[in-house]
Amino acid sequence: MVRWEPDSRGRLEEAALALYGERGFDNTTVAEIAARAGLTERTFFRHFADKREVLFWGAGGLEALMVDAVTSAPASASPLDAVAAAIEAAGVFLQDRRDYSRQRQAIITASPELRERELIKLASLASALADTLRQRGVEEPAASLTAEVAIAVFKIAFARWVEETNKKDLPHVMRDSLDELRAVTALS
Amino acid sequence: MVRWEPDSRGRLEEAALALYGERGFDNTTVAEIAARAGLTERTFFRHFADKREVLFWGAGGLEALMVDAVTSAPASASPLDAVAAAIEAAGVFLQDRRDYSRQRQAIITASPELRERELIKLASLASALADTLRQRGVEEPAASLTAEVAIAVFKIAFARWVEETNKKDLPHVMRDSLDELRAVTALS
DNA sequence: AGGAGTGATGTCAGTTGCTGTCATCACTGT
DNA sequence: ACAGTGATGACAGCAACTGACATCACTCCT
Repeated sequence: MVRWEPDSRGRLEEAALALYGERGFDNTTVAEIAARAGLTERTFFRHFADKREVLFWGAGGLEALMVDAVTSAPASASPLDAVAAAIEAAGVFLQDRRDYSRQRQAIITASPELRERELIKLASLASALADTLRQRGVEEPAASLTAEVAIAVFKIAFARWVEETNKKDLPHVMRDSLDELRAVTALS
Repeated sequence: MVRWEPDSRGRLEEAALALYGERGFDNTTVAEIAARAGLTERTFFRHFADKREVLFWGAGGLEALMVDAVTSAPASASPLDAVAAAIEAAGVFLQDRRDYSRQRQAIITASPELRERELIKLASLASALADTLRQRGVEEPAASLTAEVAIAVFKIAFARWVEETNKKDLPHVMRDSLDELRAVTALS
């Protein structure tokens, strides 16, 4: 007889996503999430640092993907081209998880606390991209600026893709947004 | 005999800044802040929505300043020029409050929770700037992109100014960062 | 085979952020 | 004088989060 069902972390993630979606983040207690996953509140906090983190645990994969894209961009590519590759890769990744991404984003958008957490995750992503650019020999402040700009394009393209159902696919929106950025910042 | 000392909100702000600086955000309780201000915990939460907000209450002034700068930019100015004026105005404003800005920033940087709050304030600022640009006739997504880019420049310039004591003044760093941004995003 | 860990979980008590509700009472206007 | 009014206090309570200790299927070593 097995002592515990496997994958308690995954069960907690599922339970949290369902409950946050049904009743909202504020109206869901950690005890309820744990009960739905067949666990206790204390165990929830062993897997996730806090009530919000359960929604962001998978974000590490996206960060790795984008960092890899920058690392493997050709040496001849400009910093902006390198992060463009990262944005493109993220677009493909999220397009493949369209329904999940939209469901999760609806939950986050509905809660200021979750939006805060999302923003700090994006800031950490920007920081990782800046580090990677620096390893490619990009100096400061160009590295940080390029990384922040990449995140800005990512954010705006993602927001547009989420709100407009069934139009262009995400990589396409990402490219359009990047072009728009170049136009907006062009020397006048 | 007056029933209460005046300016309880200001006293709470002062007490919080001092205690967060001395013992750190995490090691300070709201009850301690209130006691130092000669008030009760309950009164603290009547003035500030939560324990973090006490550090950000003054931020509305900066937002108004920057929005005004965009509004009053000449009609002929490009979107990027308009937000450049906003950044410049913010630089002057913060340069005048150098010591306070640095003390406050040290506290924020030391606490992930406070960094989250700072990021959502900056996001709200970006949103306000985007609205203002739209009122000038700038279309989406150019308005949002320009606003986000402005915040990116602001963040990076401010960070550099805070960490390097006694070098260039903030408006100068702001201008340099904006120039660097233009270089980085220039069509290749 | 058996005994000593090991690690994921449960239990429980405690702190703290935050909220709702009602009482207090100097001040204000009539 | 007298009825508000508004900022504050007092108090009870919920929920997020933490530390300490117990449990016990599983694993590894001899």
